[in-house]
Amino acid sequence: MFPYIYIMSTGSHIHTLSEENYLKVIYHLGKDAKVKISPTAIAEALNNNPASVVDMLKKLVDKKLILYEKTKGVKLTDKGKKSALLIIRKHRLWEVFLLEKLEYSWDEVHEIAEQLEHIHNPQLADRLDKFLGFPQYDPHGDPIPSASGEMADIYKTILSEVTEGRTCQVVGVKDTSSSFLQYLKKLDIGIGTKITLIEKIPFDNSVIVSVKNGPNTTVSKLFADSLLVHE
Amino acid sequence: MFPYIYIMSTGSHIHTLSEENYLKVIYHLGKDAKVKISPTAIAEALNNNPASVVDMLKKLVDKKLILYEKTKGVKLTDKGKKSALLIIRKHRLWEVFLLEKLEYSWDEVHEIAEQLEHIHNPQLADRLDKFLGFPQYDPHGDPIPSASGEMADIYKTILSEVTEGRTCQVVGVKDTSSSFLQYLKKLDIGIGTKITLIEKIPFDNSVIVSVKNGPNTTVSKLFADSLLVHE
DNA sequence: GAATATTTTTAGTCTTGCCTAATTTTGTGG
DNA sequence: CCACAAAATTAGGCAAGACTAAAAATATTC
Ligand SMILES: [Mn+2]
Ligand SMILES: [Mn+2]
Ligand SMILES: [Mn+2]
Ligand SMILES: [Mn+2]
Repeated sequence: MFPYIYIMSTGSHIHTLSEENYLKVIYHLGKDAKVKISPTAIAEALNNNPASVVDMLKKLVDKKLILYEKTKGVKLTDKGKKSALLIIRKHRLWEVFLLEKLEYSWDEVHEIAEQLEHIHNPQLADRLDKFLGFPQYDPHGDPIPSASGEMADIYKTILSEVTEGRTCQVVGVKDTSSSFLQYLKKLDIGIGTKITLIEKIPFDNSVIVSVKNGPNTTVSKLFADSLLVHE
Repeated sequence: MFPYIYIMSTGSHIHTLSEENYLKVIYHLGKDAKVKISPTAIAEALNNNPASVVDMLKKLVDKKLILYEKTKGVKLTDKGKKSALLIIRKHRLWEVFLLEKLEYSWDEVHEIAEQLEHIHNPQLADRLDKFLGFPQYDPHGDPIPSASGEMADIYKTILSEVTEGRTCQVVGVKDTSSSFLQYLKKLDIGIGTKITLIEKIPFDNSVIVSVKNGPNTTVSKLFADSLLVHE
């Protein structure tokens, strides 16, 4: 009556919730730098035990999702990387959904997306993507991988670093306090909003901007330091 | 880094995925009739084994979600019923979302909602409800429980049973074939669409209707038998 | 290069949720 | 009430995914 039936589309395999979380963590650790991805590092990220990690690494090797050579550390196979990117894609798309459609705030969306990223359906990510208007960045300014698994580099900086005269696009926030978020709402600034940096005032480092090509507004240095943008 | 942290709101407890599926099945079995809800019946609904069911029933009794007296069968406590209704509420709201916003068809939504119903967040159901415009019925014509756990009775009938001159509202479909669904789309009929039954033609039982108070259209008996409505 | 510190791996358990097989309880027809 | 069938329960196990403690392998340091 209520069995879970998954129809596998070509090449797409279903992994357990736990496996998916490992793949995602391994992907993120690999992005950071060329640091060796060790059981200890993974355990730290997953908030569990190195011994548990070793157990799971064996399973992931068997399933050809990772390569693991002792002393060389862990590396995702193409298959593993593809799976990881789909999970990240779903995570970030759901975050946009929660923020834009369900009016959650920037700091609430992550925890719920942590659950939603594990919903399986062949068309789900693409339909959600379309419904949201193909957003490029999630509410924290991180790029959303494309359907084919490509992910834009992160060029985000803070508003105060933008060159005078240039227009940038809001990709996220550094501060998630409700006072900041409310101020953003008041200024009609959200993800994707275009802001032109008119002038920087040397006296107190405040910044004159134009939101959506509207009238000039002055914002504080604190404000300009808290807004993540993409030139 | 990626732990699941749930903030429990007053009185709301988090159950495991398995527990939730048991609660939902027990609720549905209890609705049907005053048949005794036995381990065997539950096992059949969950497509598992009576011995497994007995194990779980003990846990549910411990957690005060059900009452279980041998020979009398299983009954949800108020706490258990409340949890079951929230799961059903989420299930049906997500089905509406998938149909209306992500353009899934009537027969695809159930399987995905089976997963989505288990996403936990104190405000999620209510925000989704608001976003969807407080729908009263899911795509299969079943009523959506309110935030407080009340659920309308099902008064749905087929369009062909509606009295001449009366207006009804579409609550679901009996046929989920794509040919039927495409025809519905062509006629601009969806969930909640108001249809007035103008006249029944005795010759071939076809029916003249007005969709959204628009011009009269004639539909076949087969069509009128396949559309679930609520007078 | 030996001694020590750190990391990784193994070994042995635990819990959850399921299973099969065996046993007990309950229900029914005569 | 007795015999038999059906349903419920118990007993014993298994796989996944976690844990602790101990052993083995690597890295560091003097
Ligand atoms: Mn996130
Ligand atoms: Mn996750
Ligand atoms: Mn359903
Ligand atoms: Mn379910």
